[in-house]
Amino acid sequence: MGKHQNTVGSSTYEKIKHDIIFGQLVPGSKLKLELIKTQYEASVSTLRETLNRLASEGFVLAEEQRGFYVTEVSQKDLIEIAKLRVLLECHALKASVESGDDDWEGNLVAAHHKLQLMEKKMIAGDVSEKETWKRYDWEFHLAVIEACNSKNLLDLHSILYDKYLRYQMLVFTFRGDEAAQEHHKIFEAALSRNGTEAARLLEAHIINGLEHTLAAM
Amino acid sequence: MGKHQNTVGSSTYEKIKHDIIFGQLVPGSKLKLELIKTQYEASVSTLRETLNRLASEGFVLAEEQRGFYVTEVSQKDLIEIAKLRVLLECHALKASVESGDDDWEGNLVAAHHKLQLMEKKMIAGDVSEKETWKRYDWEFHLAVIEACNSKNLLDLHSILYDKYLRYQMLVFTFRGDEAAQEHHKIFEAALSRNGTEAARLLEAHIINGLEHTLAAM
DNA sequence: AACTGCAATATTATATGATATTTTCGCTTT
DNA sequence: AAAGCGAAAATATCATATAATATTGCAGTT
Repeated sequence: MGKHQNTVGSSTYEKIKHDIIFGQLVPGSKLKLELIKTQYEASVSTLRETLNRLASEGFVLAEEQRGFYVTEVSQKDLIEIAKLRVLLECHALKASVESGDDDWEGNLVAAHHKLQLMEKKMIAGDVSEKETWKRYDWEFHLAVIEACNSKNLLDLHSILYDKYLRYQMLVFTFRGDEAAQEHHKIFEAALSRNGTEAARLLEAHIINGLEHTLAAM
Repeated sequence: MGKHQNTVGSSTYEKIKHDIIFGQLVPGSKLKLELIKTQYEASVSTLRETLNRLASEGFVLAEEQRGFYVTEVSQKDLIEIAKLRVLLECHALKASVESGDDDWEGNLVAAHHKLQLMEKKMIAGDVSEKETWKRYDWEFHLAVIEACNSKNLLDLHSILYDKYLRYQMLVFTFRGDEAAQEHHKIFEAALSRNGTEAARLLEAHIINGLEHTLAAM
């Protein structure tokens, strides 16, 4: 019980978005309605709703009267996304660090702890839980900025994070210990309410990830 | 020849978005499918596609299994939007001023000129062309940042601009000469490639508009 | 009489398959 | 080659069926 039972629409949305982010649907490929209809077990109209949503978020390209395509990837696009993520996430971080309360701190400590555990596993060689790891990474980054007090900002950031993630998954290579240490430093700076320093570290973290990904493209 | 003939989908999208921004559809009101079906002359499926798109952009709230609502307005939301617009638009401005070429300059001069003409008319008391005026305002603000070299940034900005506009239309009051002078100063600073100064002026421009709108809410 | 809980009913949203348009692609002709 | 012409495929739109939610009315209780 508890959760709303999912509609066909929302579950196909999740599935297709997931498949785009994790590379099951390859960039640039055409999403023919009849074809994906069978794959995702939904009717054309439902699919079209989903694809329209994904198109406004930028994961799908909707070409008027000639169908839907998985959004292309490019180095330029990745750079744009990384820069925007820096701009928004650092801004949110500073606001969050300034106004975060005890709940925020508690949640952040928890998120950092879980992420750290998973990173240890990954560094030890267990790559089986790639998706769980990424969820923890997301939860950590979200926890840092969650007290920024702007729903609009958090919503934009969430989409940007997913787009960035897609590129990471595309060339999947684990930055390992390096990224783990960066997370830890960001965590410490945020917790000690040093917003400027935390933002500096976060920017470096994102840019390092960007360069790592670019190099592998 | 010429333009693509519009699909029913894209034209209802334009219409509904317009009606939300310009207040024909009142904030919080329910968008019952059967009702708006007759109003916008489209089938339920087409409408649902449209409403899903508008929901991802944030103009509509889609409540799973209980329908669609025009997004509510609030002072808090407006403040968030204005702040985000400052963050993104100032950032884009600086990048644009740094890399804008002759085409950019030409386009900016043209956009500023047209806006100025319209502002003179408005100041003289002719308020009949509210929508044209706003289009010119949009074209000017876009022209300033267009050379920022980031499609992702421009896309985000465009939605933010529309959300901000919605609030302005909600309490429609013309700031007149004041805003016109601000535009002019931004224009001059941008053209003389003084990015820092132009960004400062732009921020003040947006914040002044925000306060003007807040006061009227 | 007012309130609660439940069942029947009406309303509304969701999902589908069928139909109408439009585009695409191969074939013919110039 | 380029342009013109179908046939086939794909998209856009619609009307309708199904499933969920909201509403109403009624009984039982306070």
